Amino acid sequence: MALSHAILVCLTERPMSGYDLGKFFDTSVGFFWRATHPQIYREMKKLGEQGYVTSAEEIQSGKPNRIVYSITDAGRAALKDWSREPVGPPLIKDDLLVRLQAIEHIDRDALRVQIAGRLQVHRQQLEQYFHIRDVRFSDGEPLPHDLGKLMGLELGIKYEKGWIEWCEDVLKRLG
Amino acid sequence: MALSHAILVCLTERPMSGYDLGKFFDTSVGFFWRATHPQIYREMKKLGEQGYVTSAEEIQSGKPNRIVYSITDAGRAALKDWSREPVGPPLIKDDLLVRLQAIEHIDRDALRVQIAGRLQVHRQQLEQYFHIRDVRFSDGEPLPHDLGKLMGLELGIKYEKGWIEWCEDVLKRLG
DNA sequence: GATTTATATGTGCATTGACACATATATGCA
DNA sequence: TGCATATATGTGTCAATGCACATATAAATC
Repeated sequence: MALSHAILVCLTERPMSGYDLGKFFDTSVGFFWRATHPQIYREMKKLGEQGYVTSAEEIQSGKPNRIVYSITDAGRAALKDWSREPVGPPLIKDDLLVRLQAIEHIDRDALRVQIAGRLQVHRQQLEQYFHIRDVRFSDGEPLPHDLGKLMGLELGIKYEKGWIEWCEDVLKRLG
Repeated sequence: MALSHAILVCLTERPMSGYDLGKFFDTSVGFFWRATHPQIYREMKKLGEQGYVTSAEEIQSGKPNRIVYSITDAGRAALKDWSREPVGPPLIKDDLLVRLQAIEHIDRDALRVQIAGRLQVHRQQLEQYFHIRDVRFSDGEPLPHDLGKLMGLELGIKYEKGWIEWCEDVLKRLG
């Protein structure tokens, strides 16, 4: 029940095709929710059947036609209803931390490599967040409709910084 | 492919029944991976068929018999193999942050309530981590086989602290 | 005496998610 | 010339996950 809402959230920004959404997911809502393109296409079809989005085909030559979806009033109402439902606790779900629990039974060298890899991933992600912050939110107070995005970004930054510190510390301790 | 490994990780600690595992998940590996009891029972059956665990039935009167599983050498080997596989990047998957992206379209009061609720959850989780740290790791250097657990705990603590700070800040800004 | 909680293991079903495959063309790069 | 990448939409299938239901008893609480 959540991918559909993540898609509706994206469509509040602007009308988008499935392809657009797939890419939008990489740089925005996708930081906090993920989906593959078949999932997205199927979900949008459902949303259309439910009347939460309308679709319009854009004729193109060469490439397949774009099917651009727009959120409807019913869709906006569904979003609002959803926003009143309680949220679950956030779940850490992480292979690496599970492996750590059995540290005496796993490959120590592989672990070091994996943590070093993670460190890089988190540094890159932090860079990306900083970049977005600088280009979108550099000029003083954010607009009201951007406030949530800024706060999400700040959480992301805090999160990545935490991981980076942790990885660096753990690598030292693992020698 | 990961629940099976999380279970094997638990069984490196000591032999356990499905019921034990369900509870163990609540206070250890479960911080980083979650499973419901039907999932656990099904997975353990599979692990038995694959030869990664052996089972022994403990006769009980009144209650159903306990089926206690122990990890085998093949299971330990499977764990080691798994530990050499690359780990994926950790994914934040969080309703609340998705909702924030459409802050102008969601119920503001509900959001405040939800964030306040989250704040409580994170404070409680932090308390639990502190408690575990104090009772298990208060006396100086941890034993080698506990090092991974301590590091996992430290990540958890960092993570919860980050969320707590963020929730407090956001609540202020939402007024 | 009645209800809840704990012990203990499962089945059945629906949803979600992941991944490979399928199609069609334009553009940039080696 | 060939190959990868970007554009654009899908199907088919399987694994993973989650939730409701099902059963059985003892102990503790109200």
